[in-house]
Amino acid sequence: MPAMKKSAVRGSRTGRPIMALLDLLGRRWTLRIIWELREDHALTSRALRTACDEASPTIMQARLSELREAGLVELVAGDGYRLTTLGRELFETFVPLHRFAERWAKRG
Amino acid sequence: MPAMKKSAVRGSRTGRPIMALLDLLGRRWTLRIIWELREDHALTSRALRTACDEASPTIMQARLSELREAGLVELVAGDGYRLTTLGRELFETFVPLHRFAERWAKRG
DNA sequence: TTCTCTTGCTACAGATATTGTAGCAATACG
DNA sequence: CGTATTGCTACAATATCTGTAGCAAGAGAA
Repeated sequence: MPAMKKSAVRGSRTGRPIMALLDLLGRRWTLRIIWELREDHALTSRALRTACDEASPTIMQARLSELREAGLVELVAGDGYRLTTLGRELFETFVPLHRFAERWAKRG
Repeated sequence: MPAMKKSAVRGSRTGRPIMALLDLLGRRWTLRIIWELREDHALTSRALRTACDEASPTIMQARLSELREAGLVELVAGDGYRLTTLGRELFETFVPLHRFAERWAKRG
């Protein structure tokens, strides 16, 4: 079953970019992949799988394809996957998230 | 002791809060729910479903339970669901995301 | 009371998405 | 030739999500 792929980003029909982005990021491993690529060096697909708790290659490839199509990740031949400039901008918005996570963990 | 329910937040075994948080947020509708609750007034479960493209009540309740357990959302009797103080702090980290989404939509 | 309306929430079956294992072709070394 | 690696895929078993239907409890109104 070839080519007819369903819309790469659900929710885009509303035409509101934030919805499309929230939908893209709200898929398993997507946020994690971006997080693991935060360092400036590229990671091979297998190194990335290892970093992501040995996520299955099937879904890993699916997420990587979506992220590449979204222009957030790129595959550099002979090097591996890395964030694009746009992807790095997105990651920057996660930095406060890290600090929040620490506070959140101490809740209760 | 109700028997061991499966961990409310996957990935928490690593002990790294950011992983647990990324896992929690990386579930369908979770990011969207937080986004829709951004206004200061509470939303009933049905208003929330409507806002979230008529998401099914099953998964909506599941996500709301997780978010309540995580201390990010609360149910105010006779009023509806709303972000907790902690949840609102989390939302604050999303604001740059909105601006990013606009730039991202113009990619290519 | 009973009749409505709403609330939060759940059951259930069919449809999707994800996992885990295995393996492919291409490339690069020896 | 072998033996590695790379990115990537097939396939079946699971887990998760969807859509429809409906529950019990509470608030008014009659």
